[in-house]
Amino acid sequence: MLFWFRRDLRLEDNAGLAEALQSGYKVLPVFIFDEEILSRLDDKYDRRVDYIHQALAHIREDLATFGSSIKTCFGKPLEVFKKLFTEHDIAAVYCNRDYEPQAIKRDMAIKKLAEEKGAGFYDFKDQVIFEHRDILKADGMPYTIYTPYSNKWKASLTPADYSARKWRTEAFEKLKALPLPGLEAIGFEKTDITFTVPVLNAAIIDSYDQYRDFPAMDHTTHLGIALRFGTISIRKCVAFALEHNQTWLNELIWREFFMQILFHFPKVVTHSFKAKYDHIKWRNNEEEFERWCNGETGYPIVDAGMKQLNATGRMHNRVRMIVASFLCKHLLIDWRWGEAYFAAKLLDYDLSANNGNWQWAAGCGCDAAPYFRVFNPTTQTEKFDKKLEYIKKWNPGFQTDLKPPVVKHEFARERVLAVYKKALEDNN
DNA sequence: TGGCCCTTACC
DNA sequence: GTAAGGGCC
Repeated sequence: MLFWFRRDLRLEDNAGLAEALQSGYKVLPVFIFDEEILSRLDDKYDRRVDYIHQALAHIREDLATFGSSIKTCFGKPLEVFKKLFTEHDIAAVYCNRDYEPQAIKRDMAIKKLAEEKGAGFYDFKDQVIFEHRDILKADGMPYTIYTPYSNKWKASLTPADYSARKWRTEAFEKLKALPLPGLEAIGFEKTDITFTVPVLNAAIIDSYDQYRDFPAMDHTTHLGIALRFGTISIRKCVAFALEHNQTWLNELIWREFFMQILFHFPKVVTHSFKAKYDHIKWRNNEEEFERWCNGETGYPIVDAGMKQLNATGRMHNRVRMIVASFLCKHLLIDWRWGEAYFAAKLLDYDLSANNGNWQWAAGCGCDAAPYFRVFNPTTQTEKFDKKLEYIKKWNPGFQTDLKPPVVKHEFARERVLAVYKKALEDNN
């Protein structure tokens, strides 16, 4: 039988893998570099692909110590599986569930193929604590407001939900080291990222609520990419959060909140959660969008954030909110443009969280910031980067290469209030 | 997980 | 003069 790794790139506490290892069959580990996903990445210098590649190398080394290895394929998953079924005697395909619309479609096709071949297809909950219809309102409908969702989530949680999934090593198929193609072979370049086994850092997490809003401190877990690609287990994170910090636990619940929103309301990929916000008359000025992308708006905190993103693939969460509000509200540019830019650049990019947070910033999402909430970049700097440390780090030329602001704050504020108000009034 | 502007209370 | 609180955008 075959275990298909996707966004669960670890051996330890991996629900589907643990099930596979207990199934009574020998387990062949497989990973597929999905040609369809990779071909959509324009920049061949992509830290995320490099990260996946290094995580696979790490898994491969661990498997070698158990006398096994991992088969790495490249292509369209359905085509790859057709070939795998001819090359191997596969009794079943095991994997962990993915909740994105494209992934659901992909998995249905593989399941169909497996069944045609007389093999089973079994998928498991691993990426989240609660999925699908695990957390519903009393009337059976999904939650669309975070706070009641999180209350139900916490009330539903039992130790079994976050206990580590036991796994054993003797059921891996005995294999000599299988080749792991280089990055170049799949059309990508080596980047500056280094994969390390993710760790839960008590020094950060214990005081997460006190310091997380100050971007210069970088008092963040840096676990975004690990949770994105499953190099750390969500159960391990939740168990740790329960012991150490409720604010961080809430962040993990936001992650599941947006995942279940995407699952129940897949239209959010292309549309506002709140339909009437699709009538906003975005200005969509391309030159202004360029200035935002390049960190040349003339607002030091916005520009610092975009420069950090462009240089590193990271941006502090507080600053993400500021730049997102700025794009939607000050520049009146469609949130989907910003979403796409973040998707291209962010190391920890995840469709559900990125979409959910952009819709939150634009005011058009479920449980979003009300439309009249317009972040003032100057006030935000005063509150969260008073000594300009973050700004100096990422935007050191902020005083010398002064550009006139792309738009005056007071003017932009009045403008966005009027434009939003009109869109909402006209479409009541 | 805001901001702005007005009020009031106090120095 | 200014800090704190409330209503509205």
